[in-house]
Amino acid sequence: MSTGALPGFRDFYPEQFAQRAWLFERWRDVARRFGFVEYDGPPLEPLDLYTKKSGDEIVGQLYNFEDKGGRQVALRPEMTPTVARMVAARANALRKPVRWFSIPQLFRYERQQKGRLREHFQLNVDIFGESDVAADAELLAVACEIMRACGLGPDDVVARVSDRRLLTALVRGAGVADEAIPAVFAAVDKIERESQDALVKKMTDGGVPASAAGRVLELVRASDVEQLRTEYAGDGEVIAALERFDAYAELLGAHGVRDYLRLDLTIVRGLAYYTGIVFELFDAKGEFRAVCGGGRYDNLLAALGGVDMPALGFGLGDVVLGELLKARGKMPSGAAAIEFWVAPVETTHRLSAIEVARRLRADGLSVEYPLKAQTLSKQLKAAQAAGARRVVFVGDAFLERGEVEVKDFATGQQQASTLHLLALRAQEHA
RNA sequence: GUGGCCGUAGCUCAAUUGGUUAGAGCACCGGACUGUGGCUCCGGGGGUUGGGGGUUCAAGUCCCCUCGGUCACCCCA
Repeated sequence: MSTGALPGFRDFYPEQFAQRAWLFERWRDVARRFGFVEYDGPPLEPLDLYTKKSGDEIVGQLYNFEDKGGRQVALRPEMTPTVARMVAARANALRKPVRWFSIPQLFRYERQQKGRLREHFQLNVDIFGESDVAADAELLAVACEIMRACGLGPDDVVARVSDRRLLTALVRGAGVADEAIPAVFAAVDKIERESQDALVKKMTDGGVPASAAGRVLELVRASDVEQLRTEYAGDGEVIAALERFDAYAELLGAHGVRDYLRLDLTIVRGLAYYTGIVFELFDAKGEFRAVCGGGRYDNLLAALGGVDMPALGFGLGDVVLGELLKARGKMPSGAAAIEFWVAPVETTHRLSAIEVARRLRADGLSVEYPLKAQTLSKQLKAAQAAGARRVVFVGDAFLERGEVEVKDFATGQQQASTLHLLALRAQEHA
């Protein structure tokens, strides 16, 4: 075997590149319709940008090295520290709320597995400077509309949503001390991967009373709004959190994406910095990893940049979404397609054919013609292979009257036309 | 970083279980069907059987190492 790309990295041949471009177009289109503007930052950052936030242990997951100037650097594994720095640097000058998005290529040094490579593209959508729950709803609406733009409806994708404040209130209400709450979060985060006994032990080791541990797991698994409302009727903190979720759901109804929504208190998100509503999008059949994840992290900018500003955002990678779309038959083939193949009828018409191609190209149409002398039979085959919709025959009629014959592959019909009419018709169909 | 499974042409797979020069379909290139595609037919290029070492008269096949793929664990931007 010849040496291919590095492990976990991808070559994008035109077919794959077309699919990637198709995805990016949908991401950008939806983000712009929601008023978000695009930014970017450096793909290479100082290593301590990540160790300050996540600790030294993440270095093992990073593509890091020492550059020729002796600096410790890393290929960016996530966009959040970069965007936090950028926003913090101009915190006072930026119009609030800040609505930004980016499509960075991110890197991690890990063994690859299904849905996780060492490199991927991730749409990042963030809102800074707004603490109202309407911002949370706006954010999830963007994610859901992107699913819809890719052909994935509420039957294909579910948005599992939780609120760390609600979970915290429930846990307190069950009699757990504040110091033990992180242990509860850690256990709930693993609820699908570990046994009941292991989860309970994890919590009791963290100072959670055994009775409360079992109760919390029950409540989280049920994730039933009405049950919580009746059982915690006297608990103001829980009721307030439930009311916030009601408002959130109502807003999503107005956004037209409520059918995607499902309260699911097992969603915690691994990162410690989330402070409010958190969510993950999954395929409805549960075959794949999370397609998208995010939430509110109101304290992060203060921690990273010293600027106190509420913030929320999500990341949506190209790998899992691409796998899901392919599995559901929603991903276009990526096959090349052009508008016209210009065919010189005889070799004496080659210069005329190039002139015809030039004029169609000037009208913005995609045009190919044979770069060597070929019989018409060959040209028609080549035209099909190139994905041409129509063939323009350039012969004596062009020299005499400026006319060409146009054959439409879809209908098989052929008729005489002038170049002007040809360009007009093609643009109408485009 | 740890473990399971798997590496034969660009792709999907054969090779009588250790036995001549590793084959086929698809794809690609060329040709025939003699001014109009899809079909059909003919031909061609393309492999250090991932790489290295070992056992053997003989290795794609058995053994070891290594690299890569894949799935899971760890972790989760």
